[in-house]
Amino acid sequence: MTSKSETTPAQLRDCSDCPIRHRAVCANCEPKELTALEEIKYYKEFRPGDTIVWAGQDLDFVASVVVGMAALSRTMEDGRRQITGLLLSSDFLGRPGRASVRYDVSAISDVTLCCFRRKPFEDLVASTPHIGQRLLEMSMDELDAAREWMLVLGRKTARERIASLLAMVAQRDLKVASPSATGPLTIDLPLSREGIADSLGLTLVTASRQLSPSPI
Amino acid sequence: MTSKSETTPAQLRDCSDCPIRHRAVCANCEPKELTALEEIKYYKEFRPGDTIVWAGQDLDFVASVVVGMAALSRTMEDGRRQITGLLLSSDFLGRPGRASVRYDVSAISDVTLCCFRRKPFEDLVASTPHIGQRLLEMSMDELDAAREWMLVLGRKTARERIASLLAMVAQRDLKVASPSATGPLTIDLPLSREGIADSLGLTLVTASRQLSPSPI
DNA sequence: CGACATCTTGACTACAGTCAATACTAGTGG
DNA sequence: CCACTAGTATTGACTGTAGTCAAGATGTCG
Repeated sequence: MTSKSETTPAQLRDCSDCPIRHRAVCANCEPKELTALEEIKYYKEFRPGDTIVWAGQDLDFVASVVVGMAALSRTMEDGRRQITGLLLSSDFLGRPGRASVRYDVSAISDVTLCCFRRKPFEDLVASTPHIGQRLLEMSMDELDAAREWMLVLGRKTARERIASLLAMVAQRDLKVASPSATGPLTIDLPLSREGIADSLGLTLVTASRQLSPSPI
Repeated sequence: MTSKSETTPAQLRDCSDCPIRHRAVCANCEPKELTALEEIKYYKEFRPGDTIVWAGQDLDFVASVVVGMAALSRTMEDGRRQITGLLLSSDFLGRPGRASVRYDVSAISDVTLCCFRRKPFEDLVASTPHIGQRLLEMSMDELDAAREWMLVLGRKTARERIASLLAMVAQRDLKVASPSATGPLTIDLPLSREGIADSLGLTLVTASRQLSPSPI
């Protein structure tokens, strides 16, 4: 695990200023619950390419992604790799009740995590209602998204896969960013060609071809 | 929605006799919670091929699969279809807090569901701890399984996919059935060739070829 | 500028898809 | 009992999309 720094960015120390306050696992928390969370939280930052945890390792925290993009992935013994989930701003990492993770987690762009120490977080889930409820809601959203993605991986052509990825990222961004913007749509996709390929079950070369300005 | 019958099989009326009592959503319930569940439950049965709900429809209940196998699937406008999940004995169907489902659900074999009326079930989730906690645990298991499956769909060859499906079903069966049995392993897979193909992102023909006793 | 990583493009290959014929099975009715 | 049908499964021949291998282009940074 390679963490760049554990100093808290000044502007993030207070939950009330937090950009993901109303979308993350803490969204429905009452002031009292929020205070409890605030006491067990700390920030971690990662650079693009950093590994946050390796599959099989234990994670001594759970976390919300504050900013940036991270990937969950599995790699087979022979090197074939599949990204099985992208974590974007406000997404949750980790699983209360189980320390070990089943996939590699790595930073795609600069990532800031809002981490909660595992044990006290689990206690909070057990003793207060809103965190557990929000977590259930978020897991089920993730599950719906994962199943949607199975259609992409199982049935769509290379071109359709690229389109699906762009659409997915664009849609998630739109919900957050300026809902104005009538200009040309721009999508911030920090993934490399290899990352795109690994998300879509394609090879780097095929991903590149589909994105290149195909001659005619 | 085609339901064969809503008469309760005699041997199922009492939760204490239930074959999934300790694995389903009710696994951790205390006697009091179990009584509350018992009051809002009823059974439904389906025949192979029956549709339990269509994507987009509302489901006025949530349910545990008591026996049988059901499939969650999505179909594109042009007919391409992907099974995005298999529900086996003790698996949970539905989502508290949202009536509409995002995928078709259909019975593969004879299926018996233990249904809970939606609204009172949601109230129970909110007012008691163990159902919600178990539900969170089960959703996260499903999410892990879904991500595992993405590796199958994105990266494995036709042959490996077949192997993965057999292994997955066998493993789930083993946990339940006799942990003795040193004889030749038999797997009960009620899926048709088309069902296998739709689970694995293959065509019927390819699935059939991989299963046929390939001539050398 | 050179070194290194990433991306693009071309030529060829292979795995799975498509189309189509045939085999098998179960059910129905003469 | 056999003929007929309908649904499902197998097999063959051919095609096409994406994979592989490899060369060259582009970009970044010391």
